[in-house]
Amino acid sequence: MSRQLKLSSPDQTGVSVIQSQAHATPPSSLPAGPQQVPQLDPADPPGGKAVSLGKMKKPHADKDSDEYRQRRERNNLAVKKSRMRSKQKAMDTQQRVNELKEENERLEAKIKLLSKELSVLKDLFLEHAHNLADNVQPPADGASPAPNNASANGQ
Amino acid sequence: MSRQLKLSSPDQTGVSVIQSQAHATPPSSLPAGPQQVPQLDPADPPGGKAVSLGKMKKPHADKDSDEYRQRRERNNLAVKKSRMRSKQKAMDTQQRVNELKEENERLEAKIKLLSKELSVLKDLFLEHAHNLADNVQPPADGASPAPNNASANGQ
DNA sequence: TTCTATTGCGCAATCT
DNA sequence: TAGATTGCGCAATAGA
Repeated sequence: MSRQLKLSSPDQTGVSVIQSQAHATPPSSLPAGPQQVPQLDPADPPGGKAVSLGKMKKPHADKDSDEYRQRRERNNLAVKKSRMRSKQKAMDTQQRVNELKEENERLEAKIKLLSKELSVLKDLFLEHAHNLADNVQPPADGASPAPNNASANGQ
Repeated sequence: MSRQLKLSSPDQTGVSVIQSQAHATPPSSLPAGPQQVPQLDPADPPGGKAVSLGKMKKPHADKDSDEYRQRRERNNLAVKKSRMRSKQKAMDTQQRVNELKEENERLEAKIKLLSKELSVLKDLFLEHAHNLADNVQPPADGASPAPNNASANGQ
């Protein structure tokens, strides 16, 4: 695990030329052949920082190297894959949102229904209680209900 | 909104050149300098003829052009902005998922509660009904025909 | 250390 | 014409 933590040391080469291998490319004509290879050129340092050439530490970049191309290609593939996944994930997440929204609505509807049911039942209960009370002591005469009245009431 | 499918893939041709960082590095010096560029040739002289010196005028890509650099810089900025937004959006969507999940749990809990309440009330109701039926309390005076036949209903 | 996976970045082609 | 998006490759660097 000892990776050399290189927080900031961007390669500032500044110059890079890349050439892709000529696959079966049917390039009938190659325009000006600007395909120099990496190689720092005797370009003058603008403003001053001269990069001492010679050999950089680990020229991972030997653009000509077959190895290099192979690594690049592999990475490009990996990148594509990764991005594809990322995109897919985003879509899935979006879909999840939609599903959850639906679910949500469903639940709210159910709650409404249950609430209604509950309310009806409660009313029924109260009504019943009243009936009982009335039955026991019909308010026919309209006075002195006292005898035995079980306070109907529930809750 | 649909992006047009692009059947042809311009690059992959094989040659890319990238180059200099040249001009004073703007704001934050660019970390990774080199880039590749699938340079298509500007134009091909129909009659053949090699494109050689004579600079092709049209090419917007006069890398050295000040104009060019300016355009590039602007675009790079736009790209950054766009990507930032994209990322933000993704995060927002993810958060939405979390919120919705919570909301759903809340709703489910409520449903559970209401269901329970309803069930209790129903039981109470039934019990009551049974009580009524069982000890129908005949009013002392009246003849009680078929006393109990108050079938407890269900529902 | 070597491989793959991610991520930030610039370029260019498109889209708006 | 300019900004917004998008596909793509490079390089640095997390992760295994």
